[in-house]
Amino acid sequence: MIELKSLPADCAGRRSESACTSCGARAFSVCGFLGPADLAKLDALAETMTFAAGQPLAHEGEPAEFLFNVTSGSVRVYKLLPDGRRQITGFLFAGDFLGLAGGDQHLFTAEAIEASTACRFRRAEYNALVHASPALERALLDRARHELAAAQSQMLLLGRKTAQERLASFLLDLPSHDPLRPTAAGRVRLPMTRGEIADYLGLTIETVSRVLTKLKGQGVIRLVSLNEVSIERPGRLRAIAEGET
Amino acid sequence: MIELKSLPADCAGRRSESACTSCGARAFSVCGFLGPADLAKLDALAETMTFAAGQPLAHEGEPAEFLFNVTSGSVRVYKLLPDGRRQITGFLFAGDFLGLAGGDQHLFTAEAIEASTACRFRRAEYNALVHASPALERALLDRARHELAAAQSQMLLLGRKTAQERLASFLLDLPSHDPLRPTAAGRVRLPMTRGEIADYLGLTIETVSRVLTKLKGQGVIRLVSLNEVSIERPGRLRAIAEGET
DNA sequence: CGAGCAGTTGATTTTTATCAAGTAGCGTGG
DNA sequence: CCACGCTACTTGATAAAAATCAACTGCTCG
Repeated sequence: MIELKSLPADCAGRRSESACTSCGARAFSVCGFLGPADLAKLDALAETMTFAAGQPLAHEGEPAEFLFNVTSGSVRVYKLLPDGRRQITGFLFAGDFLGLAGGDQHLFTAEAIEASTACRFRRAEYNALVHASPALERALLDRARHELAAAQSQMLLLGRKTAQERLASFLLDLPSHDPLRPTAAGRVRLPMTRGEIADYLGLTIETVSRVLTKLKGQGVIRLVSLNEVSIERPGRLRAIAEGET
Repeated sequence: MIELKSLPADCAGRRSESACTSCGARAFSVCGFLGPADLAKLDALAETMTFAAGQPLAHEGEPAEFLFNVTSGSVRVYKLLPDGRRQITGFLFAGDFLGLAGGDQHLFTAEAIEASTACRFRRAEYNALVHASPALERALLDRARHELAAAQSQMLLLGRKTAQERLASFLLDLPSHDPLRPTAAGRVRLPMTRGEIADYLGLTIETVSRVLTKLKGQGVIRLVSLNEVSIERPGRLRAIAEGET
């Protein structure tokens, strides 16, 4: 079996998206359908890096010299307004790719939330390989499609959902993005702070806190710890997320 | 010169993005760098269609049998919540492609805003051609990147900008998407209603109307007609859009 | 043990939504 | 050609949601 530093260890060599339950589907939307030759070439370009909490992977406005494939931990991706208002456009976890949206310059800042590892590629080299490999190009396009669909759902959330609906949607969506750390069923790990959740959902820290308290009061969720939520009534939470309240 | 029904008439056969000032750049992010053979194959699959105002091109949840390339007019793309709240995720104009984000099912509804024409492809056929043509696949990926970047900017708008900042951003961005109808410099055509602008910016009709009135009162814009705005102080409008107020 | 930070909770303000009442533009039909 | 009625838009008054300001709690780490 090929040992690939560009993928989480226990994913290397696997081919089928559905076969990989331990490391999440999204690594495979890039790499899952590639032959060994492509995988090896991709891996030859890869450089494993570790990031401490808070360390930047990319900075908005800087030339996009590198692209990354996150292999463990979590990353926040955000844009800023001149006065400091921040919108987090996404959280990245193991298997997620950083840099799809950009051209020559990064259009966002990306920083590790916790201790994380990522696989770094020189953009020029990576693009050259991608353009030489139809399978890889196709895989990237699939990933881009998926991110675009997610972005559109997030627009619906930001433009039209109430604070409570936003939190419910967030708690339901998050597990599907954080595949390498399976918690017990119905448990959601929150590696990010309340402030980061707020900046992702277009709310304030206080509103996030209040809504979580309210959902707890309704018995819909339980706060196992500051950074872990248990979903007690999934059906109810789904109903709330879709505005059926 | 090849006559292509999949592109606005006066674009057919042109190759360089920068060379096409009359029909807009985005048609070329799909077709601009293809050779005549690819263009001809693409066109062989294309079927020109006309849509009256309000007619649907795609419906959320339905199987995605067709993809479209808009060749004239304008189209609204939106998602709904069960109670009817609507978020317009984008407006499409000549040259824009519809269906990038979807998989087997459409994840949005798309309807003509005004009398429009579009070029229809069977998704299966289109995908087969795309996968057989690296140049086309690459072009689609570039387009997807671009849309993803736009989506992230829209998230910043929806999550963190005030009503006034949203309108300013909207008025500044719109012209770059509506290429086939160049109005005089500093003029912005608004083919959509106030309600559609509101649903795109995450506001209400009344707020859109009030903010436009306020910007008019400050001498930043002038309402040439209900559906056309003149930007009187572009620098000021840009400052407002970025929150420097 | 204490300082600092993240989070919670409460009081108040602000922004925008909602409700309500006009007004203007436009197409239709007399 | 004008009157009518429809629809889109504007404007005003009020209400609601979330932001802001402020105080306090509790955990973590020197």
